[in-house]
Amino acid sequence: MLQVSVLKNNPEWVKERLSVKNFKQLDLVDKIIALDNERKSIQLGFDTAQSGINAISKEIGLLMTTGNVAEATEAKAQVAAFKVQAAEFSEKIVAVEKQLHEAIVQLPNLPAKEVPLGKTPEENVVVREGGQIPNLYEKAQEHWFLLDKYKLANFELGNKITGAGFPVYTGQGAKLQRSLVQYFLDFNVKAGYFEYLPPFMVNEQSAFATGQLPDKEGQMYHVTEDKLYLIPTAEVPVTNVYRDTILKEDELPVKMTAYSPCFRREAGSYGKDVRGLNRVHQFEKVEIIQLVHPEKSYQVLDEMVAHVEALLNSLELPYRILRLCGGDMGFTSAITYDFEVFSAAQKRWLEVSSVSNFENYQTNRMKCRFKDSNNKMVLAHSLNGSSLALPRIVACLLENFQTAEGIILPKALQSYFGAEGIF
RNA sequence: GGAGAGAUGGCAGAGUGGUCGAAUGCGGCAGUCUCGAAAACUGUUGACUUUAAUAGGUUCAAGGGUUCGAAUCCCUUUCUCUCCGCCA
Repeated sequence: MLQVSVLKNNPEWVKERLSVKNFKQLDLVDKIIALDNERKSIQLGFDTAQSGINAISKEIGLLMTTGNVAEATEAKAQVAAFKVQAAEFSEKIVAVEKQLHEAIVQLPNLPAKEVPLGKTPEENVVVREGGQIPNLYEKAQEHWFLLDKYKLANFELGNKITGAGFPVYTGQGAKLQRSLVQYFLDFNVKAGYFEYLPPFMVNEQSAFATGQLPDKEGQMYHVTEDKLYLIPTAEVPVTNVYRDTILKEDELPVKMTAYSPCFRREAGSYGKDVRGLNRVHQFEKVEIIQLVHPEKSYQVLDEMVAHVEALLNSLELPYRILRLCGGDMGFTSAITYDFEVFSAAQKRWLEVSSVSNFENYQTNRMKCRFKDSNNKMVLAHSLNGSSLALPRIVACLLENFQTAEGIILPKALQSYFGAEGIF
């Protein structure tokens, strides 16, 4: 959530930034400023009336203790007038604040100055590439054939038990999931991230704090009976660890990591793009999250990008890093880097991680603050990234490392998997 | 699911209708002492909000009510704890 003060200080600049994100309702900015001014003047009226009530009530207290009942009764009459005023004002305040909240929640985060212009994924900018695209042997197959060939996952079974997009991992396929999760978590913990295993459902407040509500309501599974949402990412429960929290400056940065299954409704298309593990409703992911001093968030963003990059390098996968253009970025993000790995049999890039700086957009909703050296309350900055989402990593591992003899896993994974590969 | 108890500042914990934004202790910060630190002593110390400042307003789980006045009385909700039931 943007701060009203930011809009007030420089409305034209805010509008210019919002346009970069391809946001159309620029008149909302002026509407919000007007609503806030209205809110303030009503509040002043209320405060004045309330101040009158308080002052007279205090006098009445004194009169009563000195036994001056006649004057006290007279004073009581004075309060009545103030009370009518105060009630009117407070009714108006509730209405205006509601409007203000509904309006400001519609504004996405402002993109950072480094964010490239553009509206579609084609306009994202490739920042870096790494790794080697392998030359596959002539009988190489797409991963959905390999999953079947080695009995690693069963889509029909998932379809029977639950529905489309809920694969059942089996045998070595299940073990590969487990080894990857373990490997990723160890890698993150070694880099100083503190591990959590969070709840996989969250309440409305948590979903609002990280920005899933009200913007992405339709993308989450909703347990209506208990008003809970299945998490679309561990970002939601783990970032909320620090909701309504006042940190000490020296507690920053807070570095957290968590494994969780992720549930996404993703009203989707059909065909090759979503075949196999390319897009599913439930998948495993390990997430990294940081809460940092505002002055350091961009430095930390680079560190997190480098961290994910190191992880991909250790898996010996070919990858590229994209800086997302304004139109392709998420609602809550100020800048986002996407990581894609090359799926050598499908011959296409698949997104496996997304690393973002949210600046204080989430922390403003969450009220996650710290006291700075001048003893002033300051909103922290929040960042997160996947390290990593499993399905597409699995797809690439299977496709890129396939040989006539079997799938020879990268060295880093072998000890976790307990074998050289899948045969 | 049934019965009972409770929710107060960073923490512990007083406070049952008026000078309570809240005693006291711990913690934090500053000072005295010291080469420095510890101890001791002294002072200071919640959040949100309006204001240039002075000065206001809100906030004792949340929402509503009674009252001139509510942390304190009443109602509703949420959460926590104890006991019973059920259960991996």
